[in-house]
Amino acid sequence: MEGSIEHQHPQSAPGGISRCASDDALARSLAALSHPARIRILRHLSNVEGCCCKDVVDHMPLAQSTVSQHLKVMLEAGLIRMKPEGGRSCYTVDRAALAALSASVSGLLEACVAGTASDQKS
Amino acid sequence: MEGSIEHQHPQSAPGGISRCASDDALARSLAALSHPARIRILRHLSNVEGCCCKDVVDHMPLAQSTVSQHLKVMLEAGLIRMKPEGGRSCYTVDRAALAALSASVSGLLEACVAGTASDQKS
DNA sequence: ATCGGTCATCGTCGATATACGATAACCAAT
DNA sequence: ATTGGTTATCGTATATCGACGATGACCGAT
Repeated sequence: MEGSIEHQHPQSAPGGISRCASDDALARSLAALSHPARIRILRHLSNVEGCCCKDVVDHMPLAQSTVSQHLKVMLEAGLIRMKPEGGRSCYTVDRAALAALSASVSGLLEACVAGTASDQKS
Repeated sequence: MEGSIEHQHPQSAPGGISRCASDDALARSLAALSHPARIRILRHLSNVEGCCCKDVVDHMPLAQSTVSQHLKVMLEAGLIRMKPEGGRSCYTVDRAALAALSASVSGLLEACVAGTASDQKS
């Protein structure tokens, strides 16, 4: 019943650009981005150049625990980074990861637009 | 803490919050794309320049009903189009929509990379 | 009219997502 | 040590997702 789509080890590439090579990885990154609250949080983080959880909470109509969860989702997806700072946590966007994701998404979509989307399975 | 917070308002508020509409739309499009099976289906559709549901099923380890549901998700998100064709349904990628989505995602992510992601008021 | 092929939908089931409040931990300052 | 502020996590409740099989509808060919 399971099995579903093949799932190869991402095997982190050395260069770093092809971080979102497989469909699974790309889907995961997109899932981390496909929530309006997380999009807003990402925007806010990029604006203020790093801030703590409460800062985000003060800018959103969500509970602290909810914001913390959204941050965790993006953190685990590698979209943002976290650095403990005294009693707080300083969150910053991972610009390299965002740039790589942007390239991956554009690559996929533009290839589909052009009709040159090869079935690069695995 | 804020007292009562409206968590879900189906937009349409005259002077209400309009900044959520864009994020919501983008999040919805991304959600339609954030599944490995749908990414693969989209690639296949773009390769063959339109095909029927069974064609997709034959290229994926999923049941026909499952593929049909994935197609429906992307259809309702506006990523693909459908045209009845005899006893089948001819699915094609909506290249304009994909190009627009690509631009939107790149716009968001590049703005975050550059730190110029304003909290879009308009 | 019947058959074969195709498709969308229904019902179901388990897993996941999303939201919240409550709680404990942690640090800085008193 | 106690207080106050911040954060992560737990537990819970609800909603949605993702998959499947079964079913009925639809069309073309027999």
